[in-house]
Amino acid sequence: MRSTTNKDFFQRVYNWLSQVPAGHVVTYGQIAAALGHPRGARLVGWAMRVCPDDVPWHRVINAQGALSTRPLPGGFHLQRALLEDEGIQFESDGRIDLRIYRWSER
DNA sequence: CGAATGACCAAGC
DNA sequence: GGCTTGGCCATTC
Repeated sequence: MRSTTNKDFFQRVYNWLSQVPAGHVVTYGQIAAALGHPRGARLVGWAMRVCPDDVPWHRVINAQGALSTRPLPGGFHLQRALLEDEGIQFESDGRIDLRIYRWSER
């Protein structure tokens, strides 16, 4: 437990993310703010980078309603396929309508 | 411990 | 409307 770092934040991100139902998406800032880190959007990015298999990372997008999966080869196409499979529709620009799919924290 | 990095965000031009 | 800069906070070297 927190030998040298408190990964508790990461666990909290995964836990909060697991509450997001399919067909909905959340932004990094949304998660960070919900966990008490209104300016820790980047930290959420770290949490996704370590993304365990138990985490629906494909439901996490940026505030622009677009996907961000850069480090993953072809991850962009993968995430889009997963989201479409959940019933999410993409705009012509390849972005998602946050007005509709953005999940409200609790 | 200091510096660099990072799946970001908001503001400025 | 799109590109650039600064800031935030934790992790890693």
